[in-house]
Amino acid sequence: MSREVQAQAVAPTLEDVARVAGVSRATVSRVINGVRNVDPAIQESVRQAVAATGYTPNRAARSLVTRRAETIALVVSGAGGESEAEQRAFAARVFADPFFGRVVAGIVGYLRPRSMHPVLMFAETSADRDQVVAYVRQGSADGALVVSTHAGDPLPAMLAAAGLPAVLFARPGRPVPISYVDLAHQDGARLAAERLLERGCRRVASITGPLDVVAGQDRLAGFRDAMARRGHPYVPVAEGGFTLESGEAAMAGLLAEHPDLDGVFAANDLMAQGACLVLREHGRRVPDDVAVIGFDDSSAALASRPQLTTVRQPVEDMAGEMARLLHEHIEGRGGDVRSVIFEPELVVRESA
Amino acid sequence: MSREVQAQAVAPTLEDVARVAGVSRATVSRVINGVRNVDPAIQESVRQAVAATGYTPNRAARSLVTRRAETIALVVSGAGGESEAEQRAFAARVFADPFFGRVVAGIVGYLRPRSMHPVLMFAETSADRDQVVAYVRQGSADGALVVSTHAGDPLPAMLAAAGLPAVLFARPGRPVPISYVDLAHQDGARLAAERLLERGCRRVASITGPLDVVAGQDRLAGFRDAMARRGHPYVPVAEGGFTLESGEAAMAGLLAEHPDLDGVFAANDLMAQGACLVLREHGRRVPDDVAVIGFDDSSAALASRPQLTTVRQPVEDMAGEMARLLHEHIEGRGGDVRSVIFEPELVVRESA
DNA sequence: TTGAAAGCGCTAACAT
DNA sequence: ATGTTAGCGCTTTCAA
Repeated sequence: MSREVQAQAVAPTLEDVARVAGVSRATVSRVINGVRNVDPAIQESVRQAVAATGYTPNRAARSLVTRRAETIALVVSGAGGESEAEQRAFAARVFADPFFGRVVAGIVGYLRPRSMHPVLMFAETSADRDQVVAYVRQGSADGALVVSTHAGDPLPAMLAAAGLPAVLFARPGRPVPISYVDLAHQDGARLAAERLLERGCRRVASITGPLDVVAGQDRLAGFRDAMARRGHPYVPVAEGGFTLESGEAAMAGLLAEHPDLDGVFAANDLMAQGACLVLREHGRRVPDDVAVIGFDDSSAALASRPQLTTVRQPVEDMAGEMARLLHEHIEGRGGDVRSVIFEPELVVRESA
Repeated sequence: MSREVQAQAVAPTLEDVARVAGVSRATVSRVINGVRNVDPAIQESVRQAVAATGYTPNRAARSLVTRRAETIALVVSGAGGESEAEQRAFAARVFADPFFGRVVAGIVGYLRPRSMHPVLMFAETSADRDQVVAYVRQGSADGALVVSTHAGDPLPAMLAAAGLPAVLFARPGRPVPISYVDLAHQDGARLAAERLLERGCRRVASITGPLDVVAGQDRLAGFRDAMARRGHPYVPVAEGGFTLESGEAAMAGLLAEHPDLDGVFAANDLMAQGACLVLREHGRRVPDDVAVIGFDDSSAALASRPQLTTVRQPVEDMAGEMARLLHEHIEGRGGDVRSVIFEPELVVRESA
């Protein structure tokens, strides 16, 4: 007797609900998991028993048998400062980038209605990467969504080698048999080139992203190619780091060497914003003296003055697609490695 | 025979390691969990067996018996647009706010070395809130860290009522027996008021945060109080929404009604940045004609031109402290409800 | 110091 | 349509 009372003191289990409803554990389980073939009347009494007991299924127990965590790892994979301060700074920087917010929004948008949950992970060091792999290997997550911040990142290959479900944002730096979602960066860069030339710009430069990032390379290559095809074989370039400050520095450098430039293509909005700041400090009007085009269409495009004309990347949709692909892999459908490439779009505002 | 071969085909278990090492499951478990009282020689052979098999502990199985998920819910609790589009927009906005990036960085900084993991959750609707509560009730997370974006949020009370470990960022709108970490907002506002007056500003206005957010209320109250004590009983006010756009609108309104103002205190950096933008458009020099002070010391403070003088909130430290408090609650130490209040600091840059 | 054995709460055959 | 039962992989008494 007293044993039963004690048992009740903790969280109710299926057993408790079954007892209250006067049925077996299995039946309760069926009702809860929406399996058909259950008498409506019994369903109802089970529901009442659930309410009466305040029952909540124990996820660990369920996971143990279903071998599903209903959880995915959302990993941001960086270049690897070892110190704790550096790591903290990395996390802060990543999240401060408006681009990443859109990624999260897109992923959560897909996951939430399916009651799957994202666990946030940062992977910078080799130990971190092992931890990520271990995390999904041990079933804490059913798969991984990875946003890599540089081309040499070994994590994608590790995941692929371990045969774990994973999808990347952006094509991996080296060929790896792993699914990914990406943007047609070259097309985006071409859009920017065309716009600049149509406006009449003739001395055009580019502020690139970090050249150890695939997207940075692709945008530059696409831009150069588009310019060359249109009779502009030479495009002065300054490398930036996708941050506002680096955009300022790059712009300042470009201006020093080419004071007469009249158009700039920056590989993201943050750098374009920095470029506008510097141009203004140097007495150049944007877009009248120098036209500026950014990339991403992030919140920085609106925060900048003038507001940025930019190449829109449908980040939320891309992120949602990542989640969908991963889900397919987890479910076992969608077998093979796949890639989905999105098309960019030029958003014309004030800066060009 | 063939049965054993098949069993090996899936992920190795403790049993497998034990067989290879020639010991019992219990011993392997002890080695893995670092329980003392294990013969060093056996420890070594177990380690080798672990390496040989590529064993990784199954988290669900472990959780089931330890009743720990080693996971915490990081929930961003909003005001509740029902549509999916609104929710997506909410997620994007939250993450686009550089403030939130710092929160995440601080939390991850504490969690990671302890191999605990944050699951990201958004709670806007009543169903979402129930889901959050259910999530930690069912042991999927050991507790919740909640960042509320408005004073009327019912989630804190729900968590407290359910007796679940939880810590808030910022004091709850209504008294709730729940631990929280906060900033001495009034002191911060006072710092801003003093700075403005020291500079010689005499016609000072404030762009407030949303007044249904506690921090918004506190910063305004603190600012008014500090001004009043120094002989300035009247402070014109425009309410903003903590976004750049709202800061612009508020500034424009203030300027229309008080064209002669010479100082502005904005309740966060994003709005201060917006204010600077509008002031410049209206031909006012910052800080010469109008001094501007922001709040937070987020990345927006550096992105703004001129760079913002602002009230620094040690967000990373605060977030780390949240995680620490939650950890204490989960461990059962630290029994009672507690609060930790951090002191702000004035960071002088160019805008005031 | 080590092993045997009893569950943790749940799902999924299988039997009825 | 419902109940019985056998685990999922792990930790943790309890004995030895």
